[in-house]
Amino acid sequence: MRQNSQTSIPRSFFLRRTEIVARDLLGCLLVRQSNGTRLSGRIVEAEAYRGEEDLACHAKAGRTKRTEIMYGPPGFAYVYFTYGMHWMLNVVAEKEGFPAAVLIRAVEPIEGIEVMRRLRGMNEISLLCKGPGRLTQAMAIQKGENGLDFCEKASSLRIEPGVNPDDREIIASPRIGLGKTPEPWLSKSWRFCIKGNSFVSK
DNA sequence: AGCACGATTAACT
DNA sequence: GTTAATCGTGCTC
Repeated sequence: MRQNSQTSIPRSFFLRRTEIVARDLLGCLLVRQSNGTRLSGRIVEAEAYRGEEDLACHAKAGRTKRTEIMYGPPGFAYVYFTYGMHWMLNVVAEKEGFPAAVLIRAVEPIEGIEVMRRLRGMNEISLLCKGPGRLTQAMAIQKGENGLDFCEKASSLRIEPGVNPDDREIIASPRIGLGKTPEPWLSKSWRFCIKGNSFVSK
């Protein structure tokens, strides 16, 4: 496995149906360059949020200062703050003008584990990046990373090709934490994760 | 200007 | 199983 390929995934990868992008991100490497240290993790869980119609997607509010990035070209980071304390990392998908993004919910830590431990204030590897708020804390991702280009080679936030799991190893299920989002959006199986992987969130 | 709530997490009982 | 933490965003007045 080439886990130091330094090769970012091409923008065309993100220029597809959001659910497909979310599914195909499984197995890819999320890479974060922070203070000279390379932090990385294998993506094991991701969710699709697609269009103004999707009432679970922030774009349901239309174009606003916050959602503007989702209307832009694919391959850019959409990072937002929620619950007064957590940052969520997304990758913008689909063509410019159509708002959509993939929430990266969990990664299996690969490189820079000691730094992640320090950032998270804990040693337990299985909990470092198990959940969207945890992984951004472990990789020092917040407001400043909003709008970064995942496809630019020198970007401090990139996605590199990895070993994609077989279709039989992928589970699709409803998205997490949607609260009172109405049907049919509440039940859409737009969450993808690697079957039996212990780094997937609960 | 004020309000309700959130694509969550850790710490409880 | 329940709940506090904590604040930006979008909506209503």
